[in-house]
Amino acid sequence: MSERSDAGRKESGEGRMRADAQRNRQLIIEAARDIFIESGADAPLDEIARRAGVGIATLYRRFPDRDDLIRAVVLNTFSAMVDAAQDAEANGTDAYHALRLFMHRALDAKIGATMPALAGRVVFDDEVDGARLAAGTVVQRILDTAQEQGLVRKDIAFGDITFMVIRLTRPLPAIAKLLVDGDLAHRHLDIYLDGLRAEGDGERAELPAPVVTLADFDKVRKRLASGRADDL
Amino acid sequence: MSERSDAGRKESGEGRMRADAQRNRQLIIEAARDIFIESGADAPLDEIARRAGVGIATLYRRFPDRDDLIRAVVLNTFSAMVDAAQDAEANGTDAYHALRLFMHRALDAKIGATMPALAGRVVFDDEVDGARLAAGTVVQRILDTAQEQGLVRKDIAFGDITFMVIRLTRPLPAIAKLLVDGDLAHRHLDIYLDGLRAEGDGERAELPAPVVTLADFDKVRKRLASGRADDL
DNA sequence: AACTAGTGGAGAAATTCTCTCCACTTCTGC
DNA sequence: GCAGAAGTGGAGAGAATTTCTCCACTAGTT
Repeated sequence: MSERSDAGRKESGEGRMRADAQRNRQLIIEAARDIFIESGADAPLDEIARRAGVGIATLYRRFPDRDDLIRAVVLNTFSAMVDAAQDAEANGTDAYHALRLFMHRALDAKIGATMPALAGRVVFDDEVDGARLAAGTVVQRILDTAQEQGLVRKDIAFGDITFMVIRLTRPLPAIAKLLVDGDLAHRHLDIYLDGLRAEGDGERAELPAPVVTLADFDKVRKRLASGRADDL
Repeated sequence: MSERSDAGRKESGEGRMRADAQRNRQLIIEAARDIFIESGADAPLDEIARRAGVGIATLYRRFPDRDDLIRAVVLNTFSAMVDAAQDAEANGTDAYHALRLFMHRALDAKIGATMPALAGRVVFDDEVDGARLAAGTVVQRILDTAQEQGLVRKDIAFGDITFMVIRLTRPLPAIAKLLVDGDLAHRHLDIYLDGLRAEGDGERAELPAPVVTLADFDKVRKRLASGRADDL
C-alpha cells in the first residue's frame, strides 16, 4: 500500500477536487467494483479505466497503486451495506421483511465487491475495520430481531446471510444473459429466504421473473449452432 | 479448436495409452477443473500442470490446445452430473430426497466446471451437446417427479436447480477457510432446499456444521492484525 | 533386457500488463 | 468570458507473465 491516494480529500468533505474529477473518481470505483467481481482483484487496470470511460492516466492519478483502488472499493461497499441495512430496518414491516429487503438491496449494491477484503487483499487498518464492523453490526441486529420475533429459524447465523449475498452477487456465465432478461439472483435469493423462515411458517414468496427451463437451453444451443454467436 | 487431442483413444475404450499416461490424463483434467473454477477458463496452463503434479510438456502432449482441455473438462463434468443424478434417483427415499441427494453430490463433483461450456467457451458439437442433454434430462425427470408428488413447489424450474448448484460450486474468498473447517456450500444448499419444498411443509433440515458468526470475523481480524497472515 | 511411449523442465518468442510523460481540454473564480 | 490551474487521454517503453517447443532422460510393456 502506498500514500493512501487522495481519498481523504473527498471523504473528509473538503470539496477540493474539481466537480468532474470527483465524478470520474466515482465512475472508476464503480467500474473497479464490477470488474473485480467479474475477474478478481488482479484484473488489468486498463480494463477498469476503459469500463469507467476514462483514460488510464486518470486512474493512476487518483489511485497510485492497485491497493489504493481496492481499498476505495471496499470502503465504498461497506458503506453501501450500512445504507442498505439501515434503510431496510426503517422500511420493513417486520424484522423478517427487513432482512429480506436488506438482502435484495445488498444484491443490487453488489456487496460481493467486499470479497477482496475477505480474501486478504486489503490491509485492515482502523478505517477499514471500522467500516466492516459498522456494517456487520447492523446486519446482526436485523437478524437477531427477526429470530427473537420467531420469524427466522434459530439455527441461522451471520455468515449464512452475508456469504449467500456474496455468492449471489457474482455473475453467472454469459449464457444466463442469453436465456433470460431478468436477474436470476433475486429469484434464487427469494427461494433461499423461504428456507430461512421459522419452522411451520409454510407460506411461500411469489418468485420474480426469469423462469429457466431445460427447453430454454435447447433453444440457445440451436441459436448458437445456426447463426454466429457474436451476441455472447 | 484443433485436432481433438487423443481423447477418443481413451474414451472409445481402446486401451492404447500406457497406464501411467491415462492416470496423468485424468489428473490433468481434475486439476484443470479446479483451476478453471477458481480462476476462469483463461487460467495459465502451467499452473494446471503444476497442480496436477505433471510437467507442462505432458499437458501439451495430451491437449494440444486450451480448447481440447476445456472440452475434456466439460465432458467429464456432464458425465459426473449424470452419474450423480442416476445414483440419487436410485437411492433417494422419495423424489424430494433424490433431488436433495443429487444436488449435494453435484456440489462435490464440482458441477460448476461446466461454466466454460455455458459461457460459450466450448464448441457445442454433437458429442458435447449429447452429454449436456443427457445430464439435463435426468435432472428434469427428478424435478418433475418431485413436483408431481407434491414435494416441491410448482413454481420451481430447471434453472433454479442447476444454476444454484453452479453458484454454490464456486469458491468463497479465502477467509472462509480461515473461519471454518467445514463447507458452507452444503449448509447453504440445505437452506435453499428447504425453500424449494412445497407450501405448508414446515419441517426444516438440520443444518450441517460450519456456523459463522460476526464474532468469528472479529477473531480473524485480530489474528491477521497481530501475527503475519501467511496462512491465507 | 530391449524397445518405445511417456516424461519434465529450460528457455526463446509472443503476449499482456504496468506506469510515465506531455500536449491538449475542461473547469473555476473573478 | 478570460486566465490560470486542475484535470485528461493515450502512446509506448519496459516489465512481467504466458505459451509452446525441443531434447535428454525415465519408466512401463512384452
